[in-house]
Amino acid sequence: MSNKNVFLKKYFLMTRSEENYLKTIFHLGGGDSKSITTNAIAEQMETKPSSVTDMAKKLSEKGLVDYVRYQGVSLTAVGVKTALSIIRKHRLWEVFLVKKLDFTWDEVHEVAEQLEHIKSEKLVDKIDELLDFPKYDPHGDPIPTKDGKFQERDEKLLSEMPINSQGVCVGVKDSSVPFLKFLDKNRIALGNTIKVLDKEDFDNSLRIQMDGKEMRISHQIAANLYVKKND
Amino acid sequence: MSNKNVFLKKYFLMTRSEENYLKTIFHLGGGDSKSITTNAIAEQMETKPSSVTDMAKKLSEKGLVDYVRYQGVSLTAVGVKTALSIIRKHRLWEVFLVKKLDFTWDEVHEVAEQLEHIKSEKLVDKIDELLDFPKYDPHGDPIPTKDGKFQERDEKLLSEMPINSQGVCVGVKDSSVPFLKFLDKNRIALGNTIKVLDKEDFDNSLRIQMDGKEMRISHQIAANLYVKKND
DNA sequence: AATTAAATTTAGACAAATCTAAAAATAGAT
DNA sequence: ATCTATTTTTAGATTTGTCTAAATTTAATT
Repeated sequence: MSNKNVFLKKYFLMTRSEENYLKTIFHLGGGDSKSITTNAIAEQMETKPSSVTDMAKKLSEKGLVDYVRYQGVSLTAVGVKTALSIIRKHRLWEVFLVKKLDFTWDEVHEVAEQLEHIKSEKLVDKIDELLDFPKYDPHGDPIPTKDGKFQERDEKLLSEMPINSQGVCVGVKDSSVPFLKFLDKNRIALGNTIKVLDKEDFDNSLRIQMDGKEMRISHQIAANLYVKKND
Repeated sequence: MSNKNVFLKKYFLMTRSEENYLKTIFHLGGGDSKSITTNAIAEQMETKPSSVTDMAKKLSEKGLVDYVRYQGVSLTAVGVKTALSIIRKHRLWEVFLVKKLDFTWDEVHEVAEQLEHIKSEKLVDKIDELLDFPKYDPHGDPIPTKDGKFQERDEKLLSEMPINSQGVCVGVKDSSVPFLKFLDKNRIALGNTIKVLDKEDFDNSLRIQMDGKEMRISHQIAANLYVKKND
Protein backbone atom coordinates (compact mmCIF):
# COMPACT_ATOMS: atom_id res chain seq x y z
CA MET A 1 0.00 0.00 0.00
CA SER A 2 1.38 3.39 -0.99
CA ASN A 3 2.03 6.23 1.38
CA LYS A 4 -0.81 8.18 -0.15
CA ASN A 5 -3.25 5.36 0.53
CA VAL A 6 -2.13 5.06 4.10
CA PHE A 7 -2.92 8.73 4.46
CA LEU A 8 -6.32 8.26 2.86
CA LYS A 9 -7.10 5.25 5.01
CA LYS A 10 -6.22 6.99 8.22
CA TYR A 11 -7.98 10.25 7.59
CA PHE A 12 -10.87 9.66 5.23
CA LEU A 13 -12.04 6.07 5.18
CA MET A 14 -14.43 5.46 8.02
CA THR A 15 -15.39 1.97 9.12
CA ARG A 16 -19.01 1.17 9.74
CA SER A 17 -18.32 1.00 13.45
CA GLU A 18 -16.63 4.40 13.54
CA GLU A 19 -19.56 5.92 11.68
CA ASN A 20 -22.01 4.43 14.15
CA TYR A 21 -20.10 5.87 17.09
CA LEU A 22 -20.02 9.35 15.55
CA LYS A 23 -23.73 9.21 14.84
CA THR A 24 -24.53 8.11 18.38
CA ILE A 25 -22.31 10.78 19.94
CA PHE A 26 -24.04 13.40 17.82
CA HIS A 27 -27.49 12.18 18.84
CA LEU A 28 -26.48 12.34 22.49
CA GLY A 29 -25.58 16.00 22.07
CA GLY A 30 -21.83 15.70 21.53
CA GLY A 31 -22.03 18.14 18.63
CA ASP A 32 -22.46 21.11 20.95
CA SER A 33 -18.97 20.62 22.41
CA LYS A 34 -20.69 18.93 25.36
CA SER A 35 -18.84 15.97 26.82
CA ILE A 36 -20.67 12.65 26.48
CA THR A 37 -19.71 9.92 28.93
CA THR A 38 -18.51 6.54 27.76
CA ASN A 39 -21.29 4.98 29.82
CA ALA A 40 -24.00 6.93 28.00
CA ILE A 41 -22.58 5.92 24.64
CA ALA A 42 -22.24 2.29 25.70
CA GLU A 43 -25.84 2.18 26.88
CA GLN A 44 -27.16 3.75 23.68
CA MET A 45 -25.18 1.38 21.47
CA GLU A 46 -25.77 -1.70 23.61
CA THR A 47 -22.07 -2.30 24.05
CA LYS A 48 -19.62 -2.09 26.98
CA PRO A 49 -17.97 1.08 28.31
CA SER A 50 -14.53 -0.42 27.78
CA SER A 51 -15.25 -0.82 24.09
CA VAL A 52 -16.29 2.81 23.93
CA THR A 53 -13.01 3.87 25.55
CA ASP A 54 -11.07 2.00 22.87
CA MET A 55 -13.03 3.67 20.10
CA ALA A 56 -12.77 7.09 21.76
CA LYS A 57 -9.00 6.84 21.55
CA LYS A 58 -9.15 5.83 17.91
CA LEU A 59 -11.54 8.61 16.90
CA SER A 60 -9.46 11.08 18.86
CA GLU A 61 -6.34 9.98 16.93
CA LYS A 62 -8.23 10.69 13.72
CA GLY A 63 -9.26 14.14 14.89
CA LEU A 64 -12.96 13.36 14.91
CA VAL A 65 -13.57 13.72 18.65
CA ASP A 66 -11.97 15.48 21.59
CA TYR A 67 -11.35 12.92 24.29
CA VAL A 68 -10.13 13.53 27.82
CA ARG A 69 -9.62 10.48 30.02
CA TYR A 70 -12.39 10.05 32.59
CA GLN A 71 -14.20 13.10 31.13
CA GLY A 72 -15.90 11.75 28.01
CA VAL A 73 -15.91 12.81 24.35
CA SER A 74 -17.29 15.58 22.20
CA LEU A 75 -17.22 15.94 18.42
CA THR A 76 -14.72 18.17 16.66
CA ALA A 77 -15.86 20.30 13.71
CA VAL A 78 -14.80 17.51 11.35
CA GLY A 79 -16.60 14.98 13.56
CA VAL A 80 -19.83 16.97 13.41
CA LYS A 81 -19.58 17.28 9.65
CA THR A 82 -19.05 13.54 9.29
CA ALA A 83 -21.90 12.69 11.65
CA LEU A 84 -24.25 15.00 9.76
CA SER A 85 -23.37 13.38 6.45
CA ILE A 86 -24.30 9.98 7.87
CA ILE A 87 -27.53 11.31 9.36
CA ARG A 88 -28.31 12.97 6.03
CA LYS A 89 -27.92 9.65 4.24
CA HIS A 90 -30.00 7.80 6.83
CA ARG A 91 -32.90 10.21 6.56
CA LEU A 92 -32.83 10.48 2.78
CA TRP A 93 -32.96 6.69 2.51
CA GLU A 94 -35.91 6.66 4.91
CA VAL A 95 -37.79 9.07 2.68
CA PHE A 96 -36.91 6.97 -0.34
CA LEU A 97 -38.18 3.79 1.28
CA VAL A 98 -41.50 5.37 2.25
CA LYS A 99 -42.11 7.50 -0.83
CA LYS A 100 -40.81 5.23 -3.56
CA LEU A 101 -41.11 1.72 -2.16
CA ASP A 102 -44.20 1.96 0.06
CA PHE A 103 -42.46 1.04 3.30
CA THR A 104 -44.38 2.03 6.44
CA TRP A 105 -42.65 4.41 8.81
CA ASP A 106 -41.98 1.74 11.39
CA GLU A 107 -40.14 -0.44 8.85
CA VAL A 108 -37.63 2.05 7.51
CA HIS A 109 -35.17 2.49 10.36
CA GLU A 110 -33.54 -0.94 10.28
CA VAL A 111 -32.90 -0.86 6.53
CA ALA A 112 -31.73 2.76 6.62
CA GLU A 113 -29.20 1.76 9.29
CA GLN A 114 -27.57 -0.36 6.61
CA LEU A 115 -28.01 1.98 3.65
CA GLU A 116 -26.51 4.95 5.49
CA HIS A 117 -23.06 3.33 5.23
CA ILE A 118 -23.01 3.04 1.43
CA LYS A 119 -20.11 5.11 0.16
CA SER A 120 -21.00 7.06 -2.97
CA GLU A 121 -21.50 10.78 -2.98
CA LYS A 122 -23.22 10.62 -6.35
CA LEU A 123 -25.70 8.08 -5.04
CA VAL A 124 -26.83 10.28 -2.14
CA ASP A 125 -27.11 13.37 -4.31
CA LYS A 126 -29.12 11.53 -6.94
CA ILE A 127 -31.48 10.05 -4.34
CA ASP A 128 -31.90 13.56 -2.94
CA GLU A 129 -32.77 14.82 -6.41
CA LEU A 130 -35.13 11.90 -7.14
CA LEU A 131 -37.05 12.76 -3.97
CA ASP A 132 -37.12 16.45 -4.91
CA PHE A 133 -34.83 17.57 -2.07
CA PRO A 134 -37.00 16.71 0.94
CA LYS A 135 -36.52 18.75 4.13
CA TYR A 136 -37.87 16.18 6.59
CA ASP A 137 -37.75 12.41 6.97
CA PRO A 138 -40.84 10.23 7.55
CA HIS A 139 -40.64 10.81 11.32
CA GLY A 140 -40.50 14.56 10.83
CA ASP A 141 -36.80 14.85 11.61
CA PRO A 142 -34.98 17.48 9.52
CA ILE A 143 -32.55 16.31 6.83
CA PRO A 144 -29.17 18.09 6.96
CA THR A 145 -28.15 19.76 3.71
CA LYS A 146 -25.17 18.61 1.65
CA ASP A 147 -22.96 21.24 3.28
CA GLY A 148 -23.97 20.12 6.76
CA LYS A 149 -26.57 22.76 7.63
CA PHE A 150 -29.43 21.74 9.85
CA GLN A 151 -32.75 23.49 9.40
CA GLU A 152 -34.34 23.77 12.83
CA ARG A 153 -38.06 23.12 13.26
CA ASP A 154 -40.41 25.67 14.84
CA GLU A 155 -42.55 23.12 16.48
CA LYS A 156 -44.05 22.21 19.80
CA LEU A 157 -45.07 19.02 21.49
CA LEU A 158 -48.82 18.55 21.17
CA SER A 159 -48.98 18.34 24.96
CA GLU A 160 -47.69 21.91 25.21
CA MET A 161 -50.23 23.46 22.87
CA PRO A 162 -52.86 25.73 24.45
CA ILE A 163 -56.57 24.93 24.23
CA ASN A 164 -58.19 26.00 20.95
CA SER A 165 -54.88 26.30 19.12
CA GLN A 166 -54.25 24.10 16.13
CA GLY A 167 -51.33 22.89 14.05
CA VAL A 168 -50.02 20.36 11.59
CA CYS A 169 -48.47 17.14 12.82
CA VAL A 170 -44.82 17.28 11.72
CA GLY A 171 -42.93 14.68 13.68
CA VAL A 172 -42.59 12.21 16.51
CA LYS A 173 -40.32 12.35 19.53
CA ASP A 174 -40.48 8.63 20.23
CA SER A 175 -39.89 6.76 16.98
CA SER A 176 -40.07 3.27 18.42
CA VAL A 177 -41.93 0.66 16.41
CA PRO A 178 -44.77 0.20 18.93
CA PHE A 179 -45.50 3.94 19.00
CA LEU A 180 -45.42 4.24 15.21
CA LYS A 181 -47.73 1.26 14.87
CA PHE A 182 -50.11 2.84 17.39
CA LEU A 183 -50.20 6.03 15.34
CA ASP A 184 -50.87 4.10 12.14
CA LYS A 185 -53.72 2.20 13.75
CA ASN A 186 -55.32 5.43 14.98
CA ARG A 187 -54.87 7.16 11.63
CA ILE A 188 -52.55 9.78 13.06
CA ALA A 189 -50.14 10.71 10.27
CA LEU A 190 -47.71 13.50 9.44
CA GLY A 191 -49.52 16.33 7.72
CA ASN A 192 -52.77 15.92 9.65
CA THR A 193 -54.21 19.10 11.15
CA ILE A 194 -54.93 18.75 14.84
CA LYS A 195 -56.92 21.14 17.01
CA VAL A 196 -56.79 20.98 20.80
CA LEU A 197 -60.38 21.12 22.07
CA ASP A 198 -59.94 20.43 25.75
CA LYS A 199 -57.48 19.30 28.38
CA GLU A 200 -58.38 17.04 31.29
CA ASP A 201 -56.71 18.24 34.48
CA PHE A 202 -56.95 14.87 36.16
CA ASP A 203 -54.70 12.82 33.81
CA ASN A 204 -53.57 15.48 31.31
CA SER A 205 -55.33 13.67 28.48
CA LEU A 206 -56.47 15.74 25.49
CA ARG A 207 -59.65 15.96 23.48
CA ILE A 208 -58.63 16.80 19.93
CA GLN A 209 -60.18 17.26 16.53
CA MET A 210 -58.40 15.67 13.58
CA ASP A 211 -59.69 15.39 10.03
CA GLY A 212 -63.15 16.47 11.14
CA LYS A 213 -63.60 13.83 13.80
CA GLU A 214 -63.06 14.11 17.53
CA MET A 215 -60.94 11.80 19.63
CA ARG A 216 -59.30 11.55 23.02
CA ILE A 217 -55.59 10.85 23.46
CA SER A 218 -53.47 10.29 26.55
CA HIS A 219 -50.76 12.64 27.77
CA GLN A 220 -48.14 10.03 26.89
CA ILE A 221 -49.16 10.18 23.24
CA ALA A 222 -49.43 13.98 23.15
CA ALA A 223 -45.99 14.35 24.70
CA ASN A 224 -44.44 12.44 21.80
CA LEU A 225 -46.05 14.24 18.87
CA TYR A 226 -44.53 17.37 17.37
CA VAL A 227 -46.94 19.93 15.94
CA LYS A 228 -46.18 23.00 13.87
CA LYS A 229 -48.41 25.82 15.02
CA ASN A 230 -50.50 27.28 12.24
CA ASP A 231 -50.62 30.83 13.54
CA MET B 1 -27.23 -15.22 23.17
CA SER B 2 -29.89 -17.90 23.00
CA ASN B 3 -29.45 -21.28 21.38
CA LYS B 4 -31.84 -20.27 18.64
CA ASN B 5 -29.73 -17.26 17.76
CA VAL B 6 -26.59 -19.32 17.65
CA PHE B 7 -28.35 -21.54 15.17
CA LEU B 8 -29.46 -18.56 13.13
CA LYS B 9 -26.01 -17.03 13.20
CA LYS B 10 -24.26 -20.16 12.08
CA TYR B 11 -26.62 -21.15 9.32
CA PHE B 12 -28.26 -18.03 7.96
CA LEU B 13 -26.30 -14.89 8.65
CA MET B 14 -23.66 -14.40 6.03
CA THR B 15 -20.80 -11.95 6.45
CA ARG B 16 -19.94 -9.64 3.60
CA SER B 17 -16.75 -11.59 3.02
CA GLU B 18 -18.55 -14.93 2.85
CA GLU B 19 -21.00 -13.51 0.35
CA ASN B 20 -18.18 -12.21 -1.83
CA TYR B 21 -16.51 -15.60 -1.87
CA LEU B 22 -19.72 -17.37 -2.89
CA LYS B 23 -20.33 -14.88 -5.65
CA THR B 24 -16.81 -15.27 -7.00
CA ILE B 25 -16.95 -19.06 -6.90
CA PHE B 26 -20.21 -18.95 -8.82
CA HIS B 27 -18.77 -16.64 -11.46
CA LEU B 28 -15.82 -18.97 -11.89
CA GLY B 29 -18.19 -21.81 -12.67
CA GLY B 30 -18.37 -23.46 -9.25
CA GLY B 31 -22.16 -23.74 -9.57
CA ASP B 32 -21.90 -26.62 -12.03
CA SER B 33 -20.30 -28.91 -9.42
CA LYS B 34 -16.98 -28.06 -11.03
CA SER B 35 -14.07 -27.71 -8.65
CA ILE B 36 -12.54 -24.22 -8.53
CA THR B 37 -8.96 -23.97 -7.29
CA THR B 38 -8.01 -21.75 -4.38
CA ASN B 39 -5.49 -20.07 -6.65
CA ALA B 40 -8.15 -19.09 -9.19
CA ILE B 41 -10.34 -17.65 -6.45
CA ALA B 42 -7.43 -15.79 -4.87
CA GLU B 43 -6.47 -14.24 -8.18
CA GLN B 44 -10.03 -13.15 -8.95
CA MET B 45 -10.49 -11.62 -5.49
CA GLU B 46 -7.02 -10.12 -5.29
CA THR B 47 -6.22 -11.97 -2.09
CA LYS B 48 -3.85 -14.80 -1.11
CA PRO B 49 -4.49 -18.53 -1.63
CA SER B 50 -4.01 -19.19 2.07
CA SER B 51 -6.87 -16.83 2.87
CA VAL B 52 -9.06 -18.70 0.41
CA THR B 53 -8.22 -22.00 2.11
CA ASP B 54 -9.37 -20.60 5.45
CA MET B 55 -12.63 -19.40 3.97
CA ALA B 56 -13.16 -22.67 2.09
CA LYS B 57 -13.11 -24.53 5.40
CA LYS B 58 -15.55 -22.10 6.93
CA LEU B 59 -18.00 -22.21 4.03
CA SER B 60 -17.71 -25.98 3.98
CA GLU B 61 -18.62 -26.12 7.69
CA LYS B 62 -21.72 -24.10 6.86
CA GLY B 63 -22.71 -26.42 4.06
CA LEU B 64 -22.35 -23.82 1.34
CA VAL B 65 -19.47 -25.42 -0.56
CA ASP B 66 -17.98 -28.87 -1.00
CA TYR B 67 -14.29 -28.65 -0.23
CA VAL B 68 -11.68 -31.37 -0.65
CA ARG B 69 -8.14 -30.52 0.40
CA TYR B 70 -5.86 -29.82 -2.56
CA GLN B 71 -8.81 -30.27 -4.94
CA GLY B 72 -10.68 -26.97 -4.70
CA VAL B 73 -14.28 -26.04 -3.96
CA SER B 74 -17.66 -26.23 -5.65
CA LEU B 75 -20.98 -24.80 -4.51
CA THR B 76 -23.63 -26.96 -2.88
CA ALA B 77 -27.29 -26.47 -3.80
CA VAL B 78 -27.65 -24.05 -0.88
CA GLY B 79 -24.46 -22.30 -1.95
CA VAL B 80 -25.77 -21.80 -5.49
CA LYS B 81 -29.06 -20.46 -4.18
CA THR B 82 -27.25 -18.01 -1.92
CA ALA B 83 -24.87 -16.88 -4.67
CA LEU B 84 -27.79 -16.31 -7.04
CA SER B 85 -29.62 -14.18 -4.48
CA ILE B 86 -26.56 -11.94 -4.17
CA ILE B 87 -26.13 -11.72 -7.94
CA ARG B 88 -29.85 -10.94 -8.24
CA LYS B 89 -29.46 -8.05 -5.82
CA HIS B 90 -26.32 -6.77 -7.55
CA ARG B 91 -27.96 -6.70 -10.97
CA LEU B 92 -31.24 -5.21 -9.78
CA TRP B 93 -29.34 -2.39 -8.09
CA GLU B 94 -27.39 -1.81 -11.30
CA VAL B 95 -30.64 -1.40 -13.23
CA PHE B 96 -31.95 0.92 -10.54
CA LEU B 97 -28.86 3.11 -10.70
CA VAL B 98 -29.02 3.42 -14.48
CA LYS B 99 -32.77 3.68 -14.93
CA LYS B 100 -33.74 5.78 -11.93
CA LEU B 101 -30.61 7.74 -11.05
CA ASP B 102 -28.98 8.29 -14.45
CA PHE B 103 -25.74 6.49 -13.66
CA THR B 104 -23.74 5.45 -16.74
CA TRP B 105 -23.09 1.75 -17.14
CA ASP B 106 -19.43 2.05 -16.25
CA GLU B 107 -20.26 3.70 -12.90
CA VAL B 108 -22.70 1.18 -11.48
CA HIS B 109 -20.54 -1.79 -10.60
CA GLU B 110 -18.65 -0.30 -7.66
CA VAL B 111 -21.78 0.99 -5.94
CA ALA B 112 -23.71 -2.21 -6.63
CA GLU B 113 -20.88 -4.14 -4.96
CA GLN B 114 -21.88 -2.37 -1.76
CA LEU B 115 -25.65 -2.40 -2.22
CA GLU B 116 -25.76 -6.14 -2.93
CA HIS B 117 -24.99 -6.83 0.74
CA ILE B 118 -27.97 -4.94 2.17
CA LYS B 119 -30.11 -7.41 4.06
CA SER B 120 -33.82 -6.84 3.45
CA GLU B 121 -35.93 -9.15 1.35
CA LYS B 122 -38.66 -6.56 1.12
CA LEU B 123 -36.21 -3.98 -0.22
CA VAL B 124 -35.07 -6.20 -3.10
CA ASP B 125 -38.60 -7.21 -4.02
CA LYS B 126 -39.79 -3.61 -4.00
CA ILE B 127 -36.86 -2.45 -6.13
CA ASP B 128 -37.68 -5.28 -8.54
CA GLU B 129 -41.28 -4.08 -8.68
CA LEU B 130 -40.31 -0.42 -9.08
CA LEU B 131 -38.21 -1.38 -12.09
CA ASP B 132 -41.05 -3.48 -13.53
CA PHE B 133 -39.27 -6.81 -13.07
CA PRO B 134 -36.35 -6.37 -15.47
CA LYS B 135 -34.83 -9.49 -17.03
CA TYR B 136 -31.38 -8.08 -17.80
CA ASP B 137 -28.97 -5.70 -16.12
CA PRO B 138 -27.33 -2.72 -17.88
CA HIS B 139 -24.54 -4.94 -19.22
CA GLY B 140 -27.04 -7.41 -20.63
CA ASP B 141 -26.48 -10.04 -17.96
CA PRO B 142 -29.63 -11.93 -16.95
CA ILE B 143 -31.15 -11.25 -13.53
CA PRO B 144 -31.95 -14.43 -11.58
CA THR B 145 -35.56 -14.71 -10.42
CA LYS B 146 -36.56 -14.63 -6.75
CA ASP B 147 -36.61 -18.43 -6.64
CA GLY B 148 -33.13 -18.65 -8.13
CA LYS B 149 -33.96 -19.42 -11.75
CA PHE B 150 -31.60 -18.14 -14.39
CA GLN B 151 -33.03 -17.27 -17.79
CA GLU B 152 -30.40 -18.13 -20.35
CA ARG B 153 -29.79 -15.83 -23.28
CA ASP B 154 -29.96 -17.02 -26.87
CA GLU B 155 -27.22 -14.80 -28.03
CA LYS B 156 -23.98 -14.84 -29.96
CA LEU B 157 -20.82 -12.85 -29.91
CA LEU B 158 -20.90 -10.29 -32.71
CA SER B 159 -17.64 -11.79 -33.97
CA GLU B 160 -19.42 -15.11 -34.59
CA MET B 161 -22.29 -13.71 -36.65
CA PRO B 162 -22.30 -14.54 -40.37
CA ILE B 163 -22.10 -11.81 -43.02
CA ASN B 164 -25.44 -10.15 -43.78
CA SER B 165 -27.07 -11.38 -40.57
CA GLN B 166 -28.31 -8.83 -38.08
CA GLY B 167 -29.30 -8.66 -34.42
CA VAL B 168 -29.89 -6.50 -31.40
CA CYS B 169 -27.04 -5.68 -29.06
CA VAL B 170 -27.94 -7.31 -25.72
CA GLY B 171 -24.82 -7.45 -23.64
CA VAL B 172 -21.09 -7.22 -23.15
CA LYS B 173 -18.63 -9.96 -22.29
CA ASP B 174 -15.97 -7.60 -20.99
CA SER B 175 -17.59 -5.14 -18.60
CA SER B 176 -14.45 -3.27 -17.63
CA VAL B 177 -14.69 0.48 -17.33
CA PRO B 178 -12.40 1.23 -20.31
CA PHE B 179 -14.45 -0.99 -22.62
CA LEU B 180 -17.76 0.48 -21.47
CA LYS B 181 -16.41 3.99 -21.92
CA PHE B 182 -15.25 3.07 -25.44
CA LEU B 183 -18.76 1.85 -26.29
CA ASP B 184 -20.33 5.01 -24.93
CA LYS B 185 -17.99 7.17 -26.98
CA ASN B 186 -18.81 5.26 -30.15
CA ARG B 187 -22.55 5.35 -29.49
CA ILE B 188 -22.79 1.59 -29.19
CA ALA B 189 -25.57 0.87 -26.71
CA LEU B 190 -27.77 -2.04 -25.66
CA GLY B 191 -30.81 -2.21 -27.91
CA ASN B 192 -29.06 -1.01 -31.05
CA THR B 193 -29.63 -3.11 -34.16
CA ILE B 194 -26.39 -4.15 -35.81
CA LYS B 195 -25.97 -5.70 -39.26
CA VAL B 196 -22.74 -7.39 -40.30
CA LEU B 197 -21.84 -6.07 -43.77
CA ASP B 198 -18.41 -7.51 -44.29
CA LYS B 199 -15.55 -9.30 -42.61
CA GLU B 200 -11.89 -8.57 -43.27
CA ASP B 201 -9.89 -11.80 -43.48
CA PHE B 202 -6.63 -10.09 -42.72
CA ASP B 203 -7.36 -8.83 -39.14
CA ASN B 204 -10.90 -10.16 -38.58
CA SER B 205 -12.26 -6.63 -38.29
CA LEU B 206 -15.92 -6.08 -39.22
CA ARG B 207 -17.76 -3.53 -41.30
CA ILE B 208 -21.16 -3.05 -39.68
CA GLN B 209 -24.26 -0.96 -40.06
CA MET B 210 -25.78 0.49 -36.90
CA ASP B 211 -28.61 3.02 -36.69
CA GLY B 212 -28.35 3.69 -40.43
CA LYS B 213 -24.67 4.55 -40.47
CA GLU B 214 -21.73 2.34 -41.35
CA MET B 215 -18.64 1.81 -39.25
CA ARG B 216 -15.67 -0.49 -38.87
CA ILE B 217 -14.85 -2.24 -35.61
CA SER B 218 -11.94 -4.43 -34.60
CA HIS B 219 -12.18 -8.12 -33.80
CA GLN B 220 -11.41 -7.38 -30.16
CA ILE B 221 -14.51 -5.24 -29.89
CA ALA B 222 -16.73 -7.68 -31.78
CA ALA B 223 -15.57 -10.56 -29.59
CA ASN B 224 -16.88 -8.75 -26.50
CA LEU B 225 -20.34 -7.78 -27.71
CA TYR B 226 -23.31 -10.10 -27.38
CA VAL B 227 -25.97 -9.89 -30.05
CA LYS B 228 -29.39 -11.51 -30.14
CA LYS B 229 -30.04 -12.76 -33.65
CA ASN B 230 -33.20 -11.37 -35.14
CA ASP B 231 -34.02 -14.34 -37.33
C1' DA C 1 -10.67 14.97 54.91
C1' DA C 2 -11.40 10.19 54.74
C1' DT C 3 -14.20 6.68 53.03
C1' DT C 4 -17.16 4.50 49.93
C1' DA C 5 -19.74 3.97 45.67
C1' DA C 6 -19.86 4.61 40.90
C1' DA C 7 -17.76 5.44 36.61
C1' DT C 8 -13.89 4.75 33.69
C1' DT C 9 -9.75 2.82 32.02
C1' DT C 10 -6.24 -0.79 31.52
C1' DA C 11 -4.61 -5.34 30.65
C1' DG C 12 -5.25 -9.39 28.60
C1' DA C 13 -8.19 -12.49 25.78
C1' DC C 14 -11.00 -13.72 21.74
C1' DA C 15 -13.17 -14.14 16.98
C1' DA C 16 -12.99 -12.80 12.15
C1' DA C 17 -10.35 -12.11 8.23
C1' DT C 18 -6.31 -11.51 6.55
C1' DC C 19 -1.10 -12.13 5.76
C1' DT C 20 3.89 -14.39 5.48
C1' DA C 21 6.88 -18.13 5.52
C1' DA C 22 7.49 -22.87 5.84
C1' DA C 23 5.77 -27.54 5.02
C1' DA C 24 3.11 -30.84 2.39
C1' DA C 25 0.81 -32.62 -1.64
C1' DT C 26 0.03 -32.79 -6.54
C1' DA C 27 1.09 -32.85 -11.42
C1' DG C 28 4.23 -32.81 -15.28
C1' DA C 29 8.51 -34.22 -17.46
C1' DT C 30 11.96 -37.06 -18.22
C1' DA D 1 8.83 -44.37 -11.44
C1' DT D 2 11.28 -40.59 -9.79
C1' DC D 3 12.23 -35.97 -9.56
C1' DT D 4 11.13 -31.23 -9.83
C1' DA D 5 8.17 -27.24 -10.12
C1' DT D 6 3.92 -25.65 -8.88
C1' DT D 7 0.00 -25.53 -6.10
C1' DT D 8 -2.04 -25.79 -1.75
C1' DT D 9 -2.17 -26.04 3.11
C1' DT D 10 -0.49 -25.25 7.83
C1' DA D 11 1.33 -22.59 11.56
C1' DG D 12 1.85 -18.50 13.55
C1' DA D 13 1.32 -13.34 13.41
C1' DT D 14 -1.57 -9.04 12.64
C1' DT D 15 -5.58 -5.83 12.68
C1' DT D 16 -10.18 -4.51 14.08
C1' DG D 17 -13.58 -4.52 17.23
C1' DT D 18 -15.17 -6.54 20.94
C1' DC D 19 -15.30 -8.62 25.79
C1' DT D 20 -14.20 -9.68 31.07
C1' DA D 21 -11.99 -8.78 35.18
C1' DA D 22 -9.02 -6.00 37.70
C1' DA D 23 -7.19 -1.50 38.67
C1' DT D 24 -7.74 3.36 38.78
C1' DT D 25 -9.99 7.78 38.99
C1' DT D 26 -13.83 10.66 40.12
C1' DA D 27 -17.82 11.96 42.81
C1' DA D 28 -20.64 11.74 46.81
C1' DT D 29 -21.30 11.26 51.79
C1' DT D 30 -20.47 11.66 56.10
